[in-house]
Amino acid sequence: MKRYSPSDVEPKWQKIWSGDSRYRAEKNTDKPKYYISGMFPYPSGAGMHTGHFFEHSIVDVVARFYRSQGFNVLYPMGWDAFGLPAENYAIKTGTAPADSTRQNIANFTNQLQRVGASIDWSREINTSSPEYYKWTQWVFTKFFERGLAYQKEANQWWCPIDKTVLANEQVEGGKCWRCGTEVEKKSMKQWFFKITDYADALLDEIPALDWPNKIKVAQENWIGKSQGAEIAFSVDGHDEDIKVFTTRPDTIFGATFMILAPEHPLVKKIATDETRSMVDDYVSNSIKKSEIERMSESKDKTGVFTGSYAINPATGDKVPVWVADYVLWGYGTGAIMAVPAHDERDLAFAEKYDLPVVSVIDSKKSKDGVIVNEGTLINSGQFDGTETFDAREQIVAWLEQQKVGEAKTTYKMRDWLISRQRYWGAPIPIIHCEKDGPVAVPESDLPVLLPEVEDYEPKGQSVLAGEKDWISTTCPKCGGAAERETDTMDGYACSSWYLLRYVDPKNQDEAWSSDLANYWTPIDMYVGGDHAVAHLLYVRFWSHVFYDMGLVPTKEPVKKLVYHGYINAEDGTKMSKSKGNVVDPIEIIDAGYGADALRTFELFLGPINENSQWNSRGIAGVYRFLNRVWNITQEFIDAGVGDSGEESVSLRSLQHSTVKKVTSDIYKLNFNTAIASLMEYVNALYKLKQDGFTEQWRGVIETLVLLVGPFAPHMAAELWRDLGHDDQLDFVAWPEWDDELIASETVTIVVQVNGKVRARLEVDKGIDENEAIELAKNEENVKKFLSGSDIKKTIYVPEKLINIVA
RNA sequence: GCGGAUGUGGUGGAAUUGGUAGACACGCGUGCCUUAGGAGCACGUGCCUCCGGGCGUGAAGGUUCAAGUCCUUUCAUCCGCACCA
Repeated sequence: MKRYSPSDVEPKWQKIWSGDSRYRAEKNTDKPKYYISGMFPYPSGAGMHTGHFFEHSIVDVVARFYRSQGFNVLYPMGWDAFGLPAENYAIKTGTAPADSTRQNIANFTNQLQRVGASIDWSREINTSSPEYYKWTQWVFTKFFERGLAYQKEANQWWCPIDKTVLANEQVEGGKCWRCGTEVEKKSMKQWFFKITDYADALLDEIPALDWPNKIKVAQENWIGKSQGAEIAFSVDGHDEDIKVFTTRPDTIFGATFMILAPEHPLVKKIATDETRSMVDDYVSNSIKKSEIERMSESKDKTGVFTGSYAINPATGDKVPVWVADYVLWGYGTGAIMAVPAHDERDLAFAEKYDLPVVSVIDSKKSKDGVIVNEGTLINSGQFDGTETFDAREQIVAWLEQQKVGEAKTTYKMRDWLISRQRYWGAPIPIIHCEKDGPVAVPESDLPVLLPEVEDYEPKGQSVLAGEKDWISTTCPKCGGAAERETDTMDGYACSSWYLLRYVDPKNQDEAWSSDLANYWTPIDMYVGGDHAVAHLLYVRFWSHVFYDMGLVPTKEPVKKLVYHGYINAEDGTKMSKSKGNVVDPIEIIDAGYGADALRTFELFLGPINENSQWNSRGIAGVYRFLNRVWNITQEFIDAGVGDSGEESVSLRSLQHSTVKKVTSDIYKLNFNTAIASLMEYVNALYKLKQDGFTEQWRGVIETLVLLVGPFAPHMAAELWRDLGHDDQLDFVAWPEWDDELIASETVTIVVQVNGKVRARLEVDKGIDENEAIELAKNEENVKKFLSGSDIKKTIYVPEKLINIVA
């Protein structure tokens, strides 16, 4: 009998698959389309890790499944090659980024082929190639034309190690997302994308997305919309007003002091001679303090009195103005009206500095004594007795009348800072002209090629600033001497539209044709395990803009998002090189298990959306299972069945119920249980084959091979051919099931006495209730437990359960 | 602090959504076969037990004929966000 040898079978089929065009997706109007992709990787020097393999196992199973379901499947692949990760790797190894990227891509490509991924390689893209970044730059110029790309001087996050500014989304807990260094603030003139223009649009679409809840919530929180009012407090003895933002204008009568953020420009103006030195000290201290320090001291509030007073427009009272760093300059107006009676933080501050507290809500305390800040207003002049909820509107209207306030909505989300002082990125396609200011490079002059440089180490200003020949150019508008922008774009810009480039990757004239975008988008399934906010928010933002430009058919680019967990090391901790607990998937394949076993095992470990734990023994179990599939198929082939034999009803029912279970499990992405039911199927077949093979077994075995196909495609392809088929497995329709054939003639009814199982009845289907209950009562064990007591009640669930209550 | 999730055998995990808890696999045990192997095959394996049965899904209550599943309270762990006025 032919033995199972993955090291022979797998390379053989991989060669066949890469040698023809079977996985190429063409626009084919006969079949419904299915567009699926993983998040494209940045080609690191370490090669693919278990996470990449896991992701592609998921994507490939789904791709193969939908392909055999009759869908026109697009499963593309590309490289997130521009950006910090790739550049840092190049610097570390002393290789030019272009060279290291090329090598790493070759390595990744080879490794992906070894998983057996059914990728359409004809659509391969690389964000660092001029053919690609030409269009990234084109998008930039379109954003610029629409006023969505602009420059401003501002205090920005700065990573002192990577020597570049970072977007808010790239600062994680006060540290650089790449190197973990504490970030600083630095004032620079930078380019931004105006994502805040789309805050509401992005927010509004979230509920309808078929995305994991936690990511939807994370995005909502990130956008952070809050509605309230902006109110002006005049400063006693000064011309200027302090504008505050509050979500609780109804509490304005309780505003007993005010606080300015240290960065607030009014601080210096309103400090009095007596307080000036203290205020200056405080301000310079807190600005110097790193964000980390400010965060870690979060509970201990500090501040100083400015010496000036503001007038509460509601009460007319003079209230002291303080400066304190618990008020953030970056949110709202950088100033607040403090209502200590109804805000925990303000209360803490008031208690510390002995400031007045005036309660303005007669709140009903909840049962555990916690004050609920809703109720009826008190101490609020003409608004006394109004419910807080209604008072919000009424007070804002009243303030509007007096022209001291208005309804206002704010967002936590800031504009997306996209310029980087780094080499390895798409040059920002802008020309600075003394006469015309910043001018977009015309489409006909794109791409603005990234020049080759000798020294690409970050220097604290743009690396390209040293390329004098490259910089000097002429203004596209006036033709006069002008200079190129020297910053490059954030790598996230490149990855914000790559899913669209896949639909038309070779197009020289456009970023993509609308025709193809209309056909393929939105993406049906996007699979990843990283980027809860940044990438997934940017992709949505760009897509919304493209929609407004009439370039894509839907606002939302990703219909269904699948978020997988990590595969942790055997000890339950994260795999990491430093701990030396990394499992190299290629080593597992080479150890003799093969890619089929690896894929199947990773999916069998548990639900894909949860973290799971590698188990070196577990893969042997899956390998054993694949061997059993192989062996029973070969045994069947060797047996050379001739006579028809008798049709076995139970075998037929087993076959159909397995098809049903596996099919619905794959649709639900419950791969672990799909594989478990395939194992059950095989286990049952091993028992049944002891009666000998019949002609009926052909369908039984072929079904097995087809169902195993998405998980173990190499083995399935080999077995399918061994079974005597000329056609390739990839084009064979997925097996179907018939519910009628699943149903057996008998059912098992569980008999309970007082809710405890006491007997099981094997009865004919469609048995009538009274008959079933009679049978149940006559069971020895049931009689025993009833032992003469009166039957109070009998519950009957047809063909399932009887519960006798005594 | 706020938000999201998760707690089931020695282990990873099932359970058709209120109806046989522990599928499937790992591990372990017994036997067969092979003089080899991290091989194969078969059977067993939640806990306790006086072998009648009893107890069991983080803990404690509740609803129900019936609860892993629903309600209330509570504990633990993991992951986001974090002074957002």
